[in-house]
Amino acid sequence: MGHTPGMATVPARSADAAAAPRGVRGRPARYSREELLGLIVAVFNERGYEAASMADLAAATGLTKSSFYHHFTSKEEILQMAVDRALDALSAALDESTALPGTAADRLADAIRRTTEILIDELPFVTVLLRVRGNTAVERQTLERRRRIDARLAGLVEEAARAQEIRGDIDPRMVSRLLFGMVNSVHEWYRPGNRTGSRRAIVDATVSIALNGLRPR
Amino acid sequence: MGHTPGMATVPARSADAAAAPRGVRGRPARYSREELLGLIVAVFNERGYEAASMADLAAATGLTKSSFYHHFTSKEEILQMAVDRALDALSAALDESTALPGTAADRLADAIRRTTEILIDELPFVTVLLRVRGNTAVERQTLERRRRIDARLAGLVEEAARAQEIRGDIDPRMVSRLLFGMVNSVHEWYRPGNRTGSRRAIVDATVSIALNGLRPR
DNA sequence: GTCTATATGTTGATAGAC
DNA sequence: GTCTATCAACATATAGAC
Repeated sequence: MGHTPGMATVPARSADAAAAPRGVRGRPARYSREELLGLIVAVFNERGYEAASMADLAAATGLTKSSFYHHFTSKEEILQMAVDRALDALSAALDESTALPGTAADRLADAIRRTTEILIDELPFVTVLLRVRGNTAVERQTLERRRRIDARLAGLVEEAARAQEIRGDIDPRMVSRLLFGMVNSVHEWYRPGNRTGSRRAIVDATVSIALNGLRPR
Repeated sequence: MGHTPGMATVPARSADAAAAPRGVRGRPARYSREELLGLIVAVFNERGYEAASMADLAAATGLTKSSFYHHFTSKEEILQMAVDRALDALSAALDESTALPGTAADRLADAIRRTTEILIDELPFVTVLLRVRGNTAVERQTLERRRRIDARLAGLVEEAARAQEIRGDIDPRMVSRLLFGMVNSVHEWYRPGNRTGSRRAIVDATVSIALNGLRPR
């Protein structure tokens, strides 16, 4: 066991969505898809993607269901936007780690660090990503993109093991799974406002525990 | 990122449920709730609890929806049975670790070992447990039981830190979350028949990486 | 761009015959 | 203990007025 996931709190706007800023002629103000997406993703993470109805999502934005459909054509399209944002960020971070000079172990440590940072900075979107199962076409395509990232991470581990910069007694793929399983688990308990540890403390902790384990300093 | 979850394969019986062993007078054979539960939980894990309809569950057992309702009164009752099985196993394992003589670090290592073993041995049930969100009363009660277990595990870490048997430079609660986040992540990729590593290899790996990290031996 | 109203299907759960 | 038939509630999505 680890930390028990609590329920994320939906941002303030949804509670008083009816009191949202209004444009001319009493009409609700217009929002970009990006702005709406943030409100929607909060509902996904609170209720679960499957359990969140389009009515729930519309209510969170302060729109009626129909107006909501004017901005998004389907629930799956919204999922696509959310996971793409997370996947793009993770891919970009991995690109940077891979391009780093120095030892293979340095690149691996950097990947652990950057991945943890993305997890924290893009928490709601990464959370949606990590919960995708594979029931629909969009979900399966999402899993495929994730697998490619996982394979690249496993490659970094293997490279470091081959250079004997890290231990070589455990299958690199298993090492990679366990390490990034630890990193990903941060999404289950990290909440921005909390005193569960600052961003800096969490990032340092994942890197240091990955490298040194529980050994006394 | 870590390992991308694949879709669990529903056991053979569900595919040819119509060809299941039959009792007298052409009627399907009777199954105990325990037997049925195994078939059901496989569907929960493939489709997700929310997405799995009672029709899906009934089909997996080879029963009609109505006959199915003769065995289980509601979907939530089934969830309760599944998570209880996982929680009971985890609690019992933790009891044993806590009762162990020796150092606090020994007890912690034992808890990591035993928790990993339960994860593997009770994989389908633990998987259901780890995905519970908190939308209904049963789910919230489940999260509460999980929290109690998490708190006990964090207690083991703190005890070892206070005895200076493990590093003391990171908040024990964060250490506990990361460690058991790593352990729990096994459920995302371990599949019984696979060559992703034997039970023994996985258990040794979680314990050893927790204790030593990536350091070369 | 928003709204009310509604089409169309699926959901969890039940009634009652055999 | 199984079945067929059915329910009310709710799902995603659309039509058309303003």
